[in-house]
Amino acid sequence: MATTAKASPRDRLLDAAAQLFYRDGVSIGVEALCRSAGVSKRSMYQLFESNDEMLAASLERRRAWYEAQLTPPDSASDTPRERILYVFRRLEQASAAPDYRGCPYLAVLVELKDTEHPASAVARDVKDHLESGFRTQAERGGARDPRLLARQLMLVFDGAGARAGARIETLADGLATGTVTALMDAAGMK
Amino acid sequence: MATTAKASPRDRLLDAAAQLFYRDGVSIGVEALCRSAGVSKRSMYQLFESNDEMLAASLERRRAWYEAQLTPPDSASDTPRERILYVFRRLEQASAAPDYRGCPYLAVLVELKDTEHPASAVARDVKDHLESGFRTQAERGGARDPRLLARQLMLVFDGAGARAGARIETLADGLATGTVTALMDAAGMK
DNA sequence: GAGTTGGGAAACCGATCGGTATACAGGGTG
DNA sequence: CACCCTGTATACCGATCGGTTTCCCAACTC
Repeated sequence: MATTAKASPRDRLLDAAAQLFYRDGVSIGVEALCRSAGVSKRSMYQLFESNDEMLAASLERRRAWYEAQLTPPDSASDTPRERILYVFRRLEQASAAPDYRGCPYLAVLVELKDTEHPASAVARDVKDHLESGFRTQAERGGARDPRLLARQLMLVFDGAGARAGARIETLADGLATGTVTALMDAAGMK
Repeated sequence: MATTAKASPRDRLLDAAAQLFYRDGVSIGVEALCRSAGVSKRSMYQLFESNDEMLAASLERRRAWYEAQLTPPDSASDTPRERILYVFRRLEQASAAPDYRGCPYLAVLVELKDTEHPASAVARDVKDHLESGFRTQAERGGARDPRLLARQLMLVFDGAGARAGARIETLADGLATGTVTALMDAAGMK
């Protein structure tokens, strides 16, 4: 009946990986990972080339979900400004969860200081995609310099995520949305 | 003659720690650390209680230098706005160095996801101190909500540092200073 | 010269790292 | 039935982890 018990080893591995890497960092270890996923190391090493590739795959797998999380359900009615604010409202909501640890993609980039790591490439991709989404809305909204505004929004997004994740800031009072509102105003966005 | 060869084991250890933790992350290991410092593990463990305390001590040691780095040489002439911009100009300059890896204190908070870790407390302290410096200047500059502006500046500071350190952003064109200028303007700061 | 001390070299502890190899149990297909 | 294919369990590899301990030498004090 329930499909829950029938997840493939691959899926169980990727799900456990995403969870453990996020909660405990990238240095979790193959041993703990496989134990948590209920998969033997042998199976893992014939599904993935290495631990590094596993990490990259688990990030890639979460990507669609992560981006959907930040994308407003498209009602043609909402303005570019609204669509941008939606992203930051979601960030503020997510950061309220007790197990929030910041953006997993930024965290991976910080922890793996190696820019050549396969997982770093995935993380950069996700970041670039978000930024280009901001730029698109900035253009639609008539910002004076859409690319500049998009980069500013990314500073706020990553700064807010990191600080909330590290528990040195709380976004509960609308700090992020307030800040980006000021920046969009300053950029002449309607 | 040269005092360079006479650094105490403690100092050699702390300096090597600061360097290696910054370059390679907090998972460096006691072995590599002592080798790099030219100090035996025995000496290290009678100077510090544990590896964790060592990390905290090395962060604490760098603290004065780090904060001085961001503090303008006080000429009574410069405005609060100038003093804030000075911080972000220094950030932009520092981020241009090829071995720049972002703010070491934020990195530690991200890597050690444990908020109870002794090093996390040091890092939080440094961040709080910077924020309160911003607030002081915001008050002096007549910002409508000094505390809010200070928090916004911290978002930009940490976002810019993290993104530049991860090599997904370049601050060379004045992105950070431009952004905080817009925020200070919006806050009604003179 | 005798005694004390600081600190480096290195062995050692059990645990874990990433990764490999061997052995075996279950399910389909002939 | 035999056959193969997945996947688990497990032992194993050399290396490293944080941390402790032993040994010994060089510099200092008396």
